[in-house]
Order: sequence, then C-alpha cells, then structure tokens
Amino acid sequence: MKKPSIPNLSEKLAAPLNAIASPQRIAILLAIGKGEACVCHLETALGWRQAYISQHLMALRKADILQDRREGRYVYYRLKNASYLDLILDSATLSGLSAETISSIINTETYPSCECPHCVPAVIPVGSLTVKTSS
Amino acid sequence: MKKPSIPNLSEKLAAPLNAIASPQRIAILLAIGKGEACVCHLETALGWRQAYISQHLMALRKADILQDRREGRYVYYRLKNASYLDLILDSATLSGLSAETISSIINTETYPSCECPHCVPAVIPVGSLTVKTSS
DNA sequence: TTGTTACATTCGTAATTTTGAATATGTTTG
DNA sequence: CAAACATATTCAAAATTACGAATGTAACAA
Repeated sequence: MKKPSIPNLSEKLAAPLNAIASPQRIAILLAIGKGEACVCHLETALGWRQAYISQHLMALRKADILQDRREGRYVYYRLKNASYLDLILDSATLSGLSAETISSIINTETYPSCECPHCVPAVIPVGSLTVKTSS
Repeated sequence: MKKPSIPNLSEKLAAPLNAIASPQRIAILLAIGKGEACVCHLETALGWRQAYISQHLMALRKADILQDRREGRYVYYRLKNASYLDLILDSATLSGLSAETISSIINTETYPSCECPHCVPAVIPVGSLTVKTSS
C-alpha cells in the first residue's frame, strides 16, 4: 500500500464538495431535506423555472448525490446519503449561521413532503384514500 | 425574526464550500493541516509553481479561511478554523475514502511544520538544536 | 546600493460553468 | 389517437474561473 500523494487524493476529495458548492444546488438539497420532493414542489418552494431546476437536478444526479423515483408523471427526488446535509450544516456553522437558522429551513419530513399546490392532489390519493372503492 | 427563505440562505451557505471546492485548494489545506506552512514548503510538498500557489493562497485568504503571518522574508499560513479539515474529512467519507487514508496525509503537527529544504535552516534552529553543541 | 530570496499581484486568454430559450420525452386523460 | 401535464434535454450565449507569463514588493545580505 503506497501512501497517496496529496494532489492525487484531493482530486477525489473535491468531487462531492464541487457538486454541492453552489447556492442553487444547496437550496435544492435543503428543500428536499431528509424527505422527498417532486420537481413541482421545488418549483414553488424555490420560485425558479422548471427547466432550470431540472438542470440542477440532473447535475446532482450525475454526481450521484440524488436518486430519483418516478411515480406516474411525477418524479420524486431524494438524497442518496443524508450526510450531505451534515456537510451543509457544518458549512453553516463556519459561515457564522446558527444551527437553528438552518434546521428551521431544512425539510425533515420522511414521507411525501411534497405539498405544493400541484402535488397535493396527486400524492395524497395514492395511499390514504381507502374511501371510495366504487366504480 | 422572519424565517429566511431557502434561496436567501443558501447564498451564504455556499460561500465556504465554494472556496474549498477545488482539488488545488483542498491540497493546500491538507498540506497545511493543523500546523503552519510557508509557501516554499507548499512548493515542494505539492510540486507546483510558486506564483500558482500564491494565487490559491490569495483566494483562501479572501475567503477568510487562511491567515498569514510574516516572519522575516517567510510568510506562514495557517487555517483560521480547523473545522475546515473536518469538512474535508466528511467529504472524504462521502467519496468512499477511508478516514485513515486521509489522516495519513493530513499534516497534524502543531508547531513549525515546514521542513522543506529551504525552510529547515530557518526554522529548526529556533527550538530544537540541543544536539551538537560543539562548534 | 545592488543583488538575492521569498512571496504577491496583475493581466490576458483558455477553459469551464451558468443560465435562458427552445424543444423533447414520458405519462395520464379523454 | 390527441391533448394536457410533469419533467428532461439540448443548445448557445453570457458570466465566471483557471492558469500561465510577466512583473511587483518586502526583507535581508553584502
């Protein structure tokens, strides 16, 4: 086992940081949080164009940070590893932000966190509507 | 106290990450580690041109990550906050590298860590030469 | 003062990243 | 099937960043 050189290692080390080191991508990760979110949720949560969000989602997918799951015409995104949020939290501390400020923003829900106007009617019926079995 | 919006927060959150997220800057931070290093040390440790290193040092200084201390014609750099190393360590875990691999590389010395051919004659005599007292 | 050493800065171009616009794809509904 | 909807992808221009070359500056030595 040869001791790796610093420049050699730092190449690999930079990859995850690089993938998340942009205000837009961090915003997306915070909005998804520990839960799950469809694109339309992110649209309303962040107030950006759909295509723009999809572009960043694509980058995060390629970087192996997000995983997607299609359900009908909706696609739900989720962090592959919640530790990315810790990374962001640590960064928050370093920039002088209180941990509270962050956790007040981060989405902690584990189940269908998407509650935006468009997603609600599509998500809720899936599992919870044992009501109307007729037709 | 108004709850800050995600895009508003993520702006601040991205700053430290952005400053670090490059193989070159990570390499420099690892080489400095918990100790102190002059530019000439980094030159030999990393094998890069002096001016190139200085450019990155300048960026890290402006990002408030490094602090410098002049001693004669040498300038010693040091992390303002050792937590940046933790951030890198976390990133290492996320990229599948063992913590050991990293800590085998990181400079842990607290006192004059600069031992490059140029620095030794200037640094060592200060405290440690109890060896050869004969002229 | 002149030279040398250690480091910093400026500048221009090359390379990369960002982002908007347009368009494409997959899914459901009728 | 067509239409509507949710999301993805492609493309190109604009903005940013990286990096080499050249040069500047501070400290020391002779």
